Amino acid sequence: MGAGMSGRRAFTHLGEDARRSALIDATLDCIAEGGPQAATVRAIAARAGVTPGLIRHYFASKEELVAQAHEALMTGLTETSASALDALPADPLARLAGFVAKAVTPPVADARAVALWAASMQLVPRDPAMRAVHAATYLDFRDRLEGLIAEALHAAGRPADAATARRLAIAGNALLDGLWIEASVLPEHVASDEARTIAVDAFARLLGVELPAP
Amino acid sequence: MGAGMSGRRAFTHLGEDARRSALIDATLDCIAEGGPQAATVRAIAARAGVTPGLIRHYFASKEELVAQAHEALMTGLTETSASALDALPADPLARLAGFVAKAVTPPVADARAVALWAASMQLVPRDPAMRAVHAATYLDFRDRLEGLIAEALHAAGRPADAATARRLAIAGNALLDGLWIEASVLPEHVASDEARTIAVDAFARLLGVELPAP
DNA sequence: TCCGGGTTTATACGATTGTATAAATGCACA
DNA sequence: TGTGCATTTATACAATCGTATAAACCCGGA
Repeated sequence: MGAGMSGRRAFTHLGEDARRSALIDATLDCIAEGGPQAATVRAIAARAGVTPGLIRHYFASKEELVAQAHEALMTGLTETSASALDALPADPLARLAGFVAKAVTPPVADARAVALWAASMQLVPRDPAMRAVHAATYLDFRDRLEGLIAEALHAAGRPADAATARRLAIAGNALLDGLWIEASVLPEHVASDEARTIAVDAFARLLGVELPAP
Repeated sequence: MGAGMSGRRAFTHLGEDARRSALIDATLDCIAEGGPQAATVRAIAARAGVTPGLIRHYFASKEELVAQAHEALMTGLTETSASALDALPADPLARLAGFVAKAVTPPVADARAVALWAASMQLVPRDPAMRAVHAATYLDFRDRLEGLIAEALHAAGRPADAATARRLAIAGNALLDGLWIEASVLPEHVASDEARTIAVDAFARLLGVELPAP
């Protein structure tokens, strides 16, 4: 592309942190697009706009890069979900409805996120570190949902004991997970607005309360 | 191991169909154990007890072998679920409860199955054939669940219209999927009997009926 | 018993992978 | 404006990947 007759390609220093996260982002992009086997050292470097050798300068091995990429993905997902809480209404019932609706509609529900999640799911049974991250993020989300459920039940005048709230949170979490997956993977069979309606309606039935349409 | 001083290793003819399915089983074992990247031609052949070249005699390429392995996995799962219906009681309420309980407890819920499912999930967005198989099995299971739900509601004296039954089936399917995943991946956080209790209780709340403990 | 044909093994090849090492470069600081 | 040093590139290497091809083998039918 008219890069001149020869010579070494130009480059700019970017700083350790920025370069690290750029490489991590490139790794996630590669995995999302073509699965783990597509995330080769050369493909990652090409997408990050650097040469392959640089990866080994910031990560002891490709395995370490992939592990850190998955950790960044997980923490990013939980942070997104946590910050979404701030934008929700204060009324406990509307709050729960809004939380549930957001969890199964775009941009939370999208094919890339599910592809990455499935990729990490494959590592969880084998890699203890991945397993720990998965358990932590799972329990974090579940606890947050349990809090919303408890407050909603209290506001509706039928508070539940701790054991019931916990069981409802487990069931609700599973419901959101499954709906999130199908709405992302098969959007033509589970449309976006339909997923929202179904999720809110199911939660209303689970808790035995009326939930406002978000 | 005392195989003699040299010579070609002994082997036996197995027949086309048997060898094909043996290679497919070996492929699934490899994927379940170490993910797709562990399912190399040599690893598959070693697990099947043959030499690598034989794979290319039965499959035009490794890609074709993997595709057929995933198809076999999917159809196997649906057949298992379908045949499980025969062993369930005739009473619609007990039948639904039993179906739900079986879906989230071993042997349906196990780490190997989830690992394979996650692996196939990664191919679904990219591979049209995998996408078609996934959609078919998903809709198949969902339709079966919708039938059970409709019959249970009818037996309980509060029949639902078609749209409601469909929405309940989608929600119930998502609930079973999510619980199946977590019970398989994190059995220490969602114990087996707890998953059964939660699932049946959640379905009772969803449908607004009393379900017998299976 | 032997022989034909499909099954299986053995070996090799090019491409791609992760990794290692040295040289060149851009940038902060004097 | 030069200079030190971390950053980045370039190149090379061994291992492993999927694939190709020819030879050896097992087994059923004559």
